Amino acid sequence: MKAKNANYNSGCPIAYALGIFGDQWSLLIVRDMAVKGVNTYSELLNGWEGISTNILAQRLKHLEETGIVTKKRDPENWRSFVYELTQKGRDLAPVIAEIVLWSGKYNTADHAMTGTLDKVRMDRKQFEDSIRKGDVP
Amino acid sequence: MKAKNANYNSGCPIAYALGIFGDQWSLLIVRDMAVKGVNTYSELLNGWEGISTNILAQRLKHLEETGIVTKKRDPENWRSFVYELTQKGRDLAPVIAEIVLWSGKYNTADHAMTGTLDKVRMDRKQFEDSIRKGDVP
DNA sequence: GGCATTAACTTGCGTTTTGCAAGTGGAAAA
DNA sequence: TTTTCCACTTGCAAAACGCAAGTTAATGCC
Repeated sequence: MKAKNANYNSGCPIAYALGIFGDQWSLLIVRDMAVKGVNTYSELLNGWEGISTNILAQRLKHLEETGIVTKKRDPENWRSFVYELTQKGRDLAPVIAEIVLWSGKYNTADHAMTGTLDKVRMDRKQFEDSIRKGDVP
Repeated sequence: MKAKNANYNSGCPIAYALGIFGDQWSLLIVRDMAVKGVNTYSELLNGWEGISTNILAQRLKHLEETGIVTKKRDPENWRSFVYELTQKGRDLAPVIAEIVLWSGKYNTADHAMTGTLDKVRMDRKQFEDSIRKGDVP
């Protein structure tokens, strides 16, 4: 992982992006933050079933290093940290929207998260703009 | 890897997509096919420096199994195979376009492939449509 | 026909990354 | 003061990756 991807700085835009979120989890983390407004380690860990704690820690660190998220102490709960998407991270909204539309078209076994799909289909600009501005619950 | 991703069939559209191309190479393969019109194993292997032969074989197989590419014998050269994007694969064009735009905005160390970036910026619809129709050199 | 070549992989094997479980450290609630 | 909570680490086995070398089958050339 990290910038060790041979193509990370090959100048190819796709390779650059993959060096940042080209793995199984990073985009899911971004999705949870952007769409669901999740912003602490434990919420991310328990939010969906699957990711293991060491991998989450590793990914968050990488996302922080590559400028997708920031990490600060929660001013209202000094033992907790708050993760937030940067502008760079929120600007992934259109990428996420296109992926959602593509999956909506081809994943016939779709049963959950149709809410998000419908939202994107209905008013994609509003979906993207709300994430871009950080208007999450 | 394959559909063993815990979230592949969780119903989340992002997870579905990541189960198909959520790795370091798959989207680069799609890019080479969609943008550059590359369609044989050896071209893919030598096209950019980096991917190793076993990984390429594995990825192509997975992309075939998940309906992104097809594999047929080249009718004009029977020892060669031709890989082609399916409609499902070509429909990744908007995803690729958004990734290119995002990287174009944030990868300051960009030096190569600006041609593709410019093309997408200039006339994105045309970029997407030409891929969707399979109009590649 | 025989031999070198090309295309597309496969196999071995050492390194790296992942996944699961258990443990750590510090703040704070009881 | 003991327990709980939060955010991680650490250890270790299993899976995936990356490199190099080998395999198979179809040409190409003589």
